[in-house]
Amino acid sequence: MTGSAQNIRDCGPNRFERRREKTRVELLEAAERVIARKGYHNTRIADIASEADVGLGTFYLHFKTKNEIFIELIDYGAGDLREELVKAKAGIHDPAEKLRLTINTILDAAARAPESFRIVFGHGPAFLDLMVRVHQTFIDDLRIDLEPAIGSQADAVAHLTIGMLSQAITWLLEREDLSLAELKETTVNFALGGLERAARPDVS
Amino acid sequence: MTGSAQNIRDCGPNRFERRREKTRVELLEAAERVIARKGYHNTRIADIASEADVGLGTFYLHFKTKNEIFIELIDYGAGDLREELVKAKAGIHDPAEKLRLTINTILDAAARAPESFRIVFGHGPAFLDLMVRVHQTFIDDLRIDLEPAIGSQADAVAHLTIGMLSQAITWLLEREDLSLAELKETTVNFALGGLERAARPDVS
Amino acid sequence: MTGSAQNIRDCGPNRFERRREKTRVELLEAAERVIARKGYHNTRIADIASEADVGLGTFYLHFKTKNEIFIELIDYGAGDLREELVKAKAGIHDPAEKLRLTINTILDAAARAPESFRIVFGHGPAFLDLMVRVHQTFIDDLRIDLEPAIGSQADAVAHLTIGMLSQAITWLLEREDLSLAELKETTVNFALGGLERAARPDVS
Amino acid sequence: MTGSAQNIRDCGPNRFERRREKTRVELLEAAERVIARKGYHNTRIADIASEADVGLGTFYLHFKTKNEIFIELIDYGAGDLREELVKAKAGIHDPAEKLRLTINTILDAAARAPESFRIVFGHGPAFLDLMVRVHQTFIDDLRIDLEPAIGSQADAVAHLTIGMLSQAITWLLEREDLSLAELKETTVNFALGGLERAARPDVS
DNA sequence: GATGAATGAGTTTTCATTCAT
DNA sequence: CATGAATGAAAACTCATTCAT
Repeated sequence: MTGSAQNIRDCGPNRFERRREKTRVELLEAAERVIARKGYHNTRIADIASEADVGLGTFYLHFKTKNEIFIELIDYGAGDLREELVKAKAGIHDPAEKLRLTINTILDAAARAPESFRIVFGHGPAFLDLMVRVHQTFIDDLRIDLEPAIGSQADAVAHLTIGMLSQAITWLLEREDLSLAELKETTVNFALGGLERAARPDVS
Repeated sequence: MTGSAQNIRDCGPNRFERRREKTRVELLEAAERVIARKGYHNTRIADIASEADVGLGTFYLHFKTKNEIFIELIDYGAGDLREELVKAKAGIHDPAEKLRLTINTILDAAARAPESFRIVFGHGPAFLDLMVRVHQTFIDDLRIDLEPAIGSQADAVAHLTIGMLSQAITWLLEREDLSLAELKETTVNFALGGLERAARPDVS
Repeated sequence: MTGSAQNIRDCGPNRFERRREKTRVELLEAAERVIARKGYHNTRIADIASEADVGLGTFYLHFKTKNEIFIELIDYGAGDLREELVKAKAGIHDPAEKLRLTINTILDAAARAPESFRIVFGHGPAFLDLMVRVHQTFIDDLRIDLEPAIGSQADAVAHLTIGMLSQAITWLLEREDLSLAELKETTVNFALGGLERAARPDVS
Repeated sequence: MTGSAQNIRDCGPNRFERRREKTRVELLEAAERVIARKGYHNTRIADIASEADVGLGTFYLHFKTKNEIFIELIDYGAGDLREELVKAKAGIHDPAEKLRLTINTILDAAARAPESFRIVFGHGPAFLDLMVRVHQTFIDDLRIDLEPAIGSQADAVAHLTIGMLSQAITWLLEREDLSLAELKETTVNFALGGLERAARPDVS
């Protein structure tokens, strides 16, 4: 009897937890798809629930508000990307190389998971406080990478580079015929050129 | 007597029109202020009317929807800026110089009329079809400027540059302590560096 | 001087009065056309003013409310028709003949001035209190005509006849190819048949 | 166990549907009462929701506009009445008898469910396209009934009869002291008299 | 836990009426 | 007198959130 109870205790909650987690993930994925398609403000919670194929009330068992699932979505996506960036830059010390890796990694990720990126970069930074903060994270990381090379100009160059990337992603997502390889090359080149000039304070 | 008749002919028929136009402009200016302050989606039509100090119904006398006044706002602002750019570049043939002028002119304008720019560049290109089209206009103009220097890469570089500028403006608008002169210099430098590299197809 | 003043007193006010009356009539005619076309509730005062080719404010110089012009319209039209009926029936004593004249006169008038009739008879009696009263007037007149012949049944027959007529008018107005002469004949016949039966209380 | 599963199969899936349908019917009944009482144009959607004792938003869960519930109301009511007429006339071939049955059935129904009838017949045919169509249905049915007896005059007589009936209903609904039996008798008599005359083309 | 019907505060929208010119 | 821009009360409509089952 104890054993059986044990079993219930061991499996039951896990089974429910697993099911719960599954629904939660389905909601997140559904939200990503719908928001990417219709934009945040035009997405109704009913749309998300319906896309996830769950009842409307179920949404509220997992997220308190529309904003909450959105934040989760962004945080989750941005966190993943950031981790990937950290890994890619591990052991690298050359700022130019770090810049190149940042651009390549982000553009690769955008091509791989366009829907996430349409949300994070598709609205521009001024959309929501959260977005500003997320963008700021990437800008800060890049600034730190660039400071050894260009000092006080690192902040500006980081801002400009992220803006450039944001536009590159938007372009990539809306033009399916665009060559990812070429876009990466041009973007990296452009940024490296900018970086070079920033490092030569003599040119006006 | 002829003069008096003249006056009547000149002013009489326009009395209502002038009043109407005045209110219309007040509404547009009010909308600009409120949308810049609260963002498009958080702006109620009542807010605009109230900011313009007119009755709620008056709004609908001039614009059918919030979207309509917004479109007018963007079109008007973007048109002005574009004209200014055309003037600034008149007689210039060097692509690099045109690029420099584009950046300087836009950043100057942003510093001069932050509210308009917060609207045109503050939401990112994916916000509304119109925004995409407006951004596209500037990108196209720039592409044409750059084609003589870098050929097929002009499109990409134009996209990247406008993205960069968009970010620069956002940054400028949110950080009052930022030096406009320095931002302009860094941005121009960055872009010129990118342009140089794009012109040298040998570097990877 | 007195003479001149006299002249002004005589002509001036008359000229204005005449002009005023003209505008008033234009508004009434415009209202008739528009209400006949769009129905009372779907007619905006702006529509009436615009159809009369006067300013919106001008409407209110002549009528206090939308209801007022409507009442005027109905009263005026119904009064005219009633007068015509009285004249037509002058000197006639036979109830059947009076019934025949009532039907013929009303259908003739409807064919002559369809727009007025679309308003008076085109909405059914329950539309507005006023309409009920107007219909009641015609019913009462007819009841008095019929009482000598059928006594207590006169009220019911008057109601039924007016209902019949109302439908005949609606039909006439919506089917341009309908022969007025035939409709009149059928309607008169139908009513006279009804009247005959009402006069023979033996039939079940 | 099978039974229980059966129950689940029977009730489970329908629980929401049944609740939904119940509210929908409550709204329809409430709309009937309120529109009959205040007329279509003076009825606010809030009135209907309040009469049905549900929230305002609930209305929109079931009907898109006020017009939509109104159309449903008319269609439903008219359909019922028409079915009743078809049943009543089953097996009858004499046109006069069919006419008598039509009148009696409709007047009985009006006395039984005054609210529905105030809506279907209380606004007159010109109110809405739908009303015209509904009236036309009854006219067409009657015309087919009468054609064997009076041929080409059937259309006109059908129109006149329905107009007569419409007025009889209006009268019945507004005068509570009216004897239904007497009204029916008079109306039938009137119509039969008309029919007789129509069948004798010799009388002018 | 899951469900979707119900809710109602918050917005948009209409239009009869006023009023400065 | 004539005008039409302005007004705002009143009505329509949306949708995030709750809750009984």
